[in-house]
Amino acid sequence: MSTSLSVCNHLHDVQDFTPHDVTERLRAAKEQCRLSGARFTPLRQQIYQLVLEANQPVGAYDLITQLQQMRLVAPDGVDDASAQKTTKNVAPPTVYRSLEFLLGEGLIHQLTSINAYVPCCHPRAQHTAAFLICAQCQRVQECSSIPVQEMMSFAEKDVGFVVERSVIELSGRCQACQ
Amino acid sequence: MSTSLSVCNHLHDVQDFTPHDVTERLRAAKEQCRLSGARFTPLRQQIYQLVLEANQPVGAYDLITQLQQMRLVAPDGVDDASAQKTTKNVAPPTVYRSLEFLLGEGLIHQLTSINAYVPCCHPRAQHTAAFLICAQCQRVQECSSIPVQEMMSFAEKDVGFVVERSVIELSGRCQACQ
DNA sequence: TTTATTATGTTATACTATAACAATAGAAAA
DNA sequence: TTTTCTATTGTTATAGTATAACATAATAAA
Repeated sequence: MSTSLSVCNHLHDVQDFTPHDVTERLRAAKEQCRLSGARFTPLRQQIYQLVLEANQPVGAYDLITQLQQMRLVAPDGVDDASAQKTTKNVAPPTVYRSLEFLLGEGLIHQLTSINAYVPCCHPRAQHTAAFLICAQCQRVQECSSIPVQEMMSFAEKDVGFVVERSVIELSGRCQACQ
Repeated sequence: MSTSLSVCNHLHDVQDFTPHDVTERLRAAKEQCRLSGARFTPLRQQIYQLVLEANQPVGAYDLITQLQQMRLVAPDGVDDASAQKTTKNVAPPTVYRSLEFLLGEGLIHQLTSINAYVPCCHPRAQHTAAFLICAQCQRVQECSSIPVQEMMSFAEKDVGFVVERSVIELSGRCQACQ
C-alpha cells in the first residue's frame, strides 16, 4: 500500500506497507506523539514497526518471539565481541503494555476475534471501524464507511444504547481468494 | 422476558427468562433436534438450561463450576446414602463440546469479545446478529435488524467479500443504566 | 540534585481453549 | 439378539492468551 496518508477512502488494506511507508508511518507517529505529549519510546516504536512490517495480523506472542530474537546478548562473563550470543527473555507484559499504548494513540487496532493486531489505516483519535478478515490469505481490510456508522447510530438513537467499544469483524474470503 | 416465541421483533433481551420460559425453550429445542435428527443428550440439555437460566452471559468455566456442583458423588468405598458427598471433576472439553453443539443448532450465541455465551433470542438456522452488551448490568440485547444486514451486504456486494462468520458486538451502557 | 512520575523488567499466575486418546452409550446392521 | 459401528462423553495433558504485583530503571519536574 503506497497510498498517501491524506487519502481518506472508506476501505483500506492494512498490510503490504513498503519500507518507505513504514518509515513514513513511524515519522508521523513520532510527530503525533510529540504533539499530544505522549512518550513514543524505543520499545513502543519497535513494536509499532513490527506491526507495520507484518503482512498479516500479528499476535502478542509473535511479537514476543520477534523481540527476543532482536535482543541478542552475550553469555555471562564473556566480553568477547565474537562470542556466540544468546537471546534474552521478553515477558508478556512488555508487549501488552506497548500494544495498549499504541491502541490508545489510535496507531493500531485490535482484532478481538483472532487475538491479533493490525496497523490503523488512518491513525487519528480513536474511531469505530469494521474489519474484513480473509481466512485464506489473512489480509485485513479496514472499513469505516456508512454501514458501520449506521449501526452505531441505530444503537444510540433507536435503542438508547451508548456505545463505548465496538468489535465488528467479518471473516470469510476476500475477492482475490475466491 | 415472557414474550411468546412467535413474536419476531428485531431487538431482544436475551436474559430474564422465567422458569416457564426455560421449560418452553427446552421443549422447543428438543423438538427442533428431533426434527433435524440431532441428539439432544442430557448433558447438552443441562448446559443449555444453565445458559438459559443465567441472567448474564456465562463463561465456559462458569459452566464447569456449576456442573461440578450438580454432580455430587459419594466418597470412595462409602455406600451410605447419608455420607458427605463430594464434587466430581468436570473437564473443559465436556462443556466446550456441548457449547459447540448448541452453537451449531443455533440455540445459543457466542460473545467473542467477552468470552461468554447467551441464549439465542429466536432459535433457528444460524443467523447473523449484532449484540449490545451493557458493561454495567451485563444485560445483552440481540439485534438482527436492518443495520446488520446492510453491513453484510456492503461487504458482499461493494467489496466482493464473502462473509462466513461475523462478530458484531457493541459494549457500553444500556438505556436503563444511564 | 533531589524528587516524583512514568516506563520497563521480572516473576508468578489466571483465564481460555484444544489435542489426543480411552471409555461408554446409543444406533444400525447382521 | 448379538454384533458392529458411530457418536458422545470422560480423562489427561498442554497450548495459547492475558494480567496482577512488585522491583528496577529511565525520564521529567521541582
